[in-house]
Amino acid sequence: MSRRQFTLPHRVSTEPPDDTGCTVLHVDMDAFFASASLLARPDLRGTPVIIGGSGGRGVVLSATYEARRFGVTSAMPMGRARRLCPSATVLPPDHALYARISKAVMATFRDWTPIVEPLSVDEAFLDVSGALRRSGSPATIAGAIRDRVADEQGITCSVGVAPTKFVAKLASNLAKPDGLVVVPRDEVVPFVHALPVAALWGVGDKTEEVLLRLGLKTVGDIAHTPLDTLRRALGDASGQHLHDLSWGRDPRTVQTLREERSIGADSTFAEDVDDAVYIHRRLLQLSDKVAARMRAAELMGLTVSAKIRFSDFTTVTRARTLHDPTDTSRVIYAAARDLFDGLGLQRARIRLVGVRVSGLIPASTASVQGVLGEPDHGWRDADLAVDRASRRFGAGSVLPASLVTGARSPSRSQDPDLSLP
DNA sequence: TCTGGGGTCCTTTTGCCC
DNA sequence: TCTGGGGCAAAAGGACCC
Repeated sequence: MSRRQFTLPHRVSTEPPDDTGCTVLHVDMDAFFASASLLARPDLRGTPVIIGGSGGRGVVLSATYEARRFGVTSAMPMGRARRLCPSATVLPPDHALYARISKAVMATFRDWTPIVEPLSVDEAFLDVSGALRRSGSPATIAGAIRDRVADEQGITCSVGVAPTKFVAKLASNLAKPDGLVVVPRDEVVPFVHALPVAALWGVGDKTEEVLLRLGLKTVGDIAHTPLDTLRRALGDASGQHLHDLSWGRDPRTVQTLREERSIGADSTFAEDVDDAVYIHRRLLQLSDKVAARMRAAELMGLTVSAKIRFSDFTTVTRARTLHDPTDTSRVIYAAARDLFDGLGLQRARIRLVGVRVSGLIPASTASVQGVLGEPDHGWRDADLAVDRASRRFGAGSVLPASLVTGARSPSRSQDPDLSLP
């Protein structure tokens, strides 16, 4: 689901490429959400299909290659996508299905190597250096993985094979759709130097603009720019990082364990809102969601942040660090609401609010000490009871009174935006 | 064209202490 | 007492990724 696709001016290889030392594989499912959704709708195969919210403010999550031919890309506003491709069928996303397939695919990868680093639902890095004797060369393994994913899941993937993560990722992008690209060790530098700067991981619209202003169009141009110039233009870390990548240097290894740094949720209103009561209710919903996910992950967190995006898309965040780590809905909500109220907004038009908790630690190591006069335990016990009920009767079966539709503001009870799952 | 929701990481600003 | 500045941590903002 890479956002940007790029192509090389020409491919050099005529012989089968030498994959010696190319032990990093990057596997990327082709148009993953769209391909997965088509498993249930085989009648739509070969036609333009867009996965995205049908509401007024959605964006494209994924699109079949037939739709992409019309110029539809992921993250594009749905309105524009429909205009570009009026014949497309629009399907709502089925995240449960995607998660199931993702889990199965990752399990398949682990049949070849235990060193698998999932990057998202639809892509992963694999280190196959320990699998060579048993399973053959990296390119052979890549081919076998592609065959098995297609056989077992009915969807295709593309694989990049290279000595480093960064080059493997570039290669899988180049392989799309349904392909395999090996970048031999000796070809890494000429390969990256030919790419446009925007192909680099970490170069988005803003950075590309800065680089183009400096007259840097290709990765080769970056490579031949003094490090100091890059650091001044992009900051120390980014400048150094891009310079390293431009020479094919990428010391990052494939990591099987990545600790979560934060858990959050945000939500965009169907229409901009200025009613504080309404916004409080949404903050409560989001706090509930975040807290439930924290408890499911057996994590507690110390810092609560609230995010507010205004109608003009400017965004502010406010954060507060608590005295004790928490995974309690009420505690998170109280902090988020205080942070929001602290902005002192008067009738500002708001399009999105969000709640996030960071400073995560395992719940087992957190010492939950109730503050005098604060019956924190009671709320936590209530949350745990809600979790049990949700597991038995489904999410949303038990709710805070103020979230029961119509309980607080009858005039809004028809608002689909406030109805709960 | 009018921009979702899940995140990570980096830089700058701010506030505090010495 | 006032001021400056170093060092640090937290907060805030923003770019980026899928």
